[in-house]
Amino acid sequence: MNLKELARTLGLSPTTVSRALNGYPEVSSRTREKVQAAAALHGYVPNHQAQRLATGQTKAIGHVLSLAQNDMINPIFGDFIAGAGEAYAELGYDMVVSVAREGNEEEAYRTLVARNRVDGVVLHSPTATDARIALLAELDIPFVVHGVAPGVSSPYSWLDINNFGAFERATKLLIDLGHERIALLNGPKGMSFATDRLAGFTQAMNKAELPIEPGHILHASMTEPYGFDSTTELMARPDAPTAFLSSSMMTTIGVYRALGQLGLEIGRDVSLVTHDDMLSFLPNSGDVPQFTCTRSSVRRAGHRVVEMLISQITEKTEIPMTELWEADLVLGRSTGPAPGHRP
Amino acid sequence: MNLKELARTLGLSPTTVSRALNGYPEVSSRTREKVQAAAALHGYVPNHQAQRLATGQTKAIGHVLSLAQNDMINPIFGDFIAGAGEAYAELGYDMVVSVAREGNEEEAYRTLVARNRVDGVVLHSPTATDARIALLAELDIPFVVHGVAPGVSSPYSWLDINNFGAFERATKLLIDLGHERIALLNGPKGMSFATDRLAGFTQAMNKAELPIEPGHILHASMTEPYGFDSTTELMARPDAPTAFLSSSMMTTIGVYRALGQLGLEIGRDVSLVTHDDMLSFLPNSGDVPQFTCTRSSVRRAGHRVVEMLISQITEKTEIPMTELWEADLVLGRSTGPAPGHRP
DNA sequence: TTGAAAGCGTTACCAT
DNA sequence: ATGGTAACGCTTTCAA
Repeated sequence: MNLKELARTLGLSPTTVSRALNGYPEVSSRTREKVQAAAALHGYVPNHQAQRLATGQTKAIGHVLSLAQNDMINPIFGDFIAGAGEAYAELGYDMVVSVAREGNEEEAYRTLVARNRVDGVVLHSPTATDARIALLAELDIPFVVHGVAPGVSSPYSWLDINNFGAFERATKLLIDLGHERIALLNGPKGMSFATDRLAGFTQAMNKAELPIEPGHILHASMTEPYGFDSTTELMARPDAPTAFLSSSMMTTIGVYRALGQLGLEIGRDVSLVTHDDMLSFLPNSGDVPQFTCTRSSVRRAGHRVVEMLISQITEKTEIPMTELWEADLVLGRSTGPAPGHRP
Repeated sequence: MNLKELARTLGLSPTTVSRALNGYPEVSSRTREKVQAAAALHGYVPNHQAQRLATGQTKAIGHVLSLAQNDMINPIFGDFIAGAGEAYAELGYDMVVSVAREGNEEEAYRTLVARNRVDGVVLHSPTATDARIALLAELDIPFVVHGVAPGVSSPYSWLDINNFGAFERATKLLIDLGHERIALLNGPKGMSFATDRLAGFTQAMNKAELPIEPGHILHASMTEPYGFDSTTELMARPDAPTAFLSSSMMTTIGVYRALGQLGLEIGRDVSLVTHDDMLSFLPNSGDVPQFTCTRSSVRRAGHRVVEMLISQITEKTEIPMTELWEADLVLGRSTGPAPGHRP
């Protein structure tokens, strides 16, 4: 059943029926009710393609998943998408996900826009000077970045957590506990969140006038073996750290595994603070979570990023919109005074 | 630039230009070349919405992500989507992801189909008698299930790994090593893959005439704490198992963590076989992987499921299409003879 | 081999 | 408050 048929059934014009269904004010309430009843009765649902063509809006948002760095799928992707998907469902938008191979990315965005496939785009995991931001600005399509690109000077919308502040506070917590040799198992070099976290760490160490051992700062994709291997190596050094900062729960579990293997007790022999994205399959919950952490829900971020983007599209909200979320610093059971330290 | 303008530029009709661009045979090769050159020159890209409306095909496939069981996002989702996305990119399809809250799922599918939003659907994580299969059949839309629903008698297309065979073989491996008390940390009850794995385990135990301790069989969402907590509890029992079968790498890491905490050496004191979906952020690779595993790439499965679905749509391939993949059984460093067992 | 014109199912403008 | 009709940008049938 299409609009014309439904209109004929009702003895009305397609125009009126369309207006009644789309909530236009000029239609009489009696007519509107009749139309709505008939639509429900016949199971009429407007054809999506036709609506899109007629209005010029696609009511769809694009997410480009790039398989750049050694084909790593970011484990946070699923939770971010879940949060975004909730917002899309609430706001009546579709989510179009495309996968681009390295180098193919620019083209993925270009065709998405050229074909008028989406009304906006969400940008994931920016680097400091991410070229995609300039590209999307040039293509003149609304977009919101999940994360921030400090090397980009032109204005753009983003939502990020305060990575600098979170890691500065986490580092200070460890310093206050008497730790002086602290290792940072950071995310991949170039990712802006990793840069910010390193800066926060550095600032706290500098303020406390503690030397930073370059070998204690590592960058890599945040896998479990990364945590395991690097911890094993670091603990074998003569200047082994007494505390670890880890950029993700996944890596943290590797750290935990390595320390366990070495017979060390976490929170006593070695302290550990992790960032916790609150991924559903990696819970670190409870009143006193196992791991002391800086915590912020990536799922909630997904939800909010979509709200921001769609409000830009529909309400012509002033851009740029930016939000910097503080991460909670939650004390768990993985931190304690440095060995030999009297408070 | 749209088709009409491009046609005018060329002094041709829109019809001819359309035919030239879409590879219709009746257009002269000279004309075709001219048209293609002009299209490239002016950066003409056909409008997606208009093409969809005119052809009636959407060139899009839907994935409904249900947030049913305690809002768990399946960690394999990202890798599956990555594999699927590669296939979509190759075949020129879009992937539309919608998130449905529990109970809202049927409606999600119904509107997806009623609005003619997608040409087909991929079904994830079926239960034994999954109602969505009947629904999609009733809606008369092509679909392929990732996994199998043994309780559904009507024919449908699916791709699955041989969960029964994989876990039977894994169990037999442990039995051959002398293990008699084997714990199974299975996935959530009702999921068909979990049912199959339990059946494979049971069969191997029965064949060896070994008793199955009901308390050794657990079902839950496959998180890391699930592995940790259940291992800790199981090892405290008087009839503690000497070997573990784990349904996912995530859970396995929890098992590993618990055993490490108990001071037990894996592969000597306790043996462990896991299923490994080859998730990119949870690698278990190397010539001799850390964990002995049944292994099959969920990313490759995503790729193949999409190929199957699209071949059904475009080539009217005979349905049902079914594929049962054998999982590799890969020996790693987590299995060894049962303590006190002389081969 | 090419073109004119009629769809595809809506929305939106202009009348009434 | 309602209706006629022209878009929207393409594909496809029918003619030439």
